[in-house]
Amino acid sequence: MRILLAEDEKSLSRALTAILTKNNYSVDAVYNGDDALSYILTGDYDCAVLDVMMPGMDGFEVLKNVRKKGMTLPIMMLTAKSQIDDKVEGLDLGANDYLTKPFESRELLARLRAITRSVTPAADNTLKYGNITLNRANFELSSDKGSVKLAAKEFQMLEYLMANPGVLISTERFMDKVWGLDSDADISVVWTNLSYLRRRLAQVGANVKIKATRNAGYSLEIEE
Amino acid sequence: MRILLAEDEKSLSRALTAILTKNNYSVDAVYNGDDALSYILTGDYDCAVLDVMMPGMDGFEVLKNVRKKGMTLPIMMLTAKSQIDDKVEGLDLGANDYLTKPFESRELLARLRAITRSVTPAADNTLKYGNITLNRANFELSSDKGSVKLAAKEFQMLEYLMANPGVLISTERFMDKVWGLDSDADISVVWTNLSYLRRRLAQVGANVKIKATRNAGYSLEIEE
DNA sequence: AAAGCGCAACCTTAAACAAACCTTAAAGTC
DNA sequence: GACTTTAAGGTTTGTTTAAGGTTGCGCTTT
Repeated sequence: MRILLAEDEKSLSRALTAILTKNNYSVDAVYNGDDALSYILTGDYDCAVLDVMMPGMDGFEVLKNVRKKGMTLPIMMLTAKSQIDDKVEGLDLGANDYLTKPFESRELLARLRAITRSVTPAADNTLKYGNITLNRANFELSSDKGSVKLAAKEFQMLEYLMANPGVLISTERFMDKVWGLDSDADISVVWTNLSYLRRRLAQVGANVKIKATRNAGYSLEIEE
Repeated sequence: MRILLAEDEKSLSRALTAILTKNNYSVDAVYNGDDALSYILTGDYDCAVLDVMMPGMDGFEVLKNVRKKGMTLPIMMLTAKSQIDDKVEGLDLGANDYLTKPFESRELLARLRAITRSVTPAADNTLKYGNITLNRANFELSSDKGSVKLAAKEFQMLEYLMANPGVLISTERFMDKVWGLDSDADISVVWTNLSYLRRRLAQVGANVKIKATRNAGYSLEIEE
């Protein structure tokens, strides 16, 4: 699950990033409203957490602009003030939830799960393609012949491939979706992890292949 | 909602077509597996209903081939036999639902609503012209006679041609659109890749031609 | 105005190249 | 100790270059 965090208070941002990352969110952090807006508009995120008070464009402005573009991703607002007026304004503008600082990380996580439930339908938490099943709850890849636990990067790559079966995904897109827009890792990490992922697929006797199309990308295909 | 119905028993086919049409589906009916497959592969349908027992390719074969292409449209299987084995096979191959003849039309309609609930009458990701279809998701060029994967440059050239059918595209325009304004490749790359593209078109038995008009450009045209 | 000529535009194939991709190992990180 | 990234070497293949052929337009000549 990809999440954008916009919080200008650096120490809080760092703490939240750590908590969210530990809970299997893939986090990109920005520190002002203008960056928040342009990041969200890339369409790469499943949800966003916006501080209300930020330099430049404030959280409400960002929210308003995102909704104006017709984007429906769930958005949670954070504020230091507990004033009712703010809540009303935020929710009217299309925020999905509202949290008042200070808050417990447990509560943040619970509320995030709630508003993102419709993004990842909790009912069916698995992806299937060919003879393989990917369990989103425990990163387990299984088939009729066996199963293995995937590493985080392997999981995210396969999850994206299985969510778009047969569709070409470019190396750059993998970088954006799995590593994040601001990652400065070398592009070869994609190739390395794809290699590991292919080994995992072979381990469970999968009948699906990750096929490369030069200068275009990768796609999941069922073998012969 | 566009639906493809493949049922070789003519009287049943007519009855189902009438029922579905009355319920606001736009129905195309075919009477054998081979036609079913090539119709579905055009990407024009939001869902499909396949009889299992058909002349030529049976329903399972069609299903298997459709999923192999990575298409995810919901598919309902129909069978005269009520055997468990068939159901298991069908569902393993990627069928979304299964209905045993005889059945009530009310039940068919209810199940269709269920499996198509998540379908957003999808933005069509294909381009069509003459008897060929270009799938933007996986760079596949197909016709009723076969299909091939295109290389990146071939794909981009054909995509541009098909997006502007019958319109003259100059060599320079191809350079700009496909290779980019700052490319320093020789202009003959366009000719070379056009040549390759023509070969691909011949491979799939296309009835469209890339016609050259001297000192003007190229255009897609349907043969005679 | 028909025939002949030359040249530039276009076509095709083959071969060379370099970027894209794959894999493994080792180093770094948590 | 498991995971991720970097590094390095090898392989593949789409793309480009190069080279030779064909076509058709415009010009000259008759």
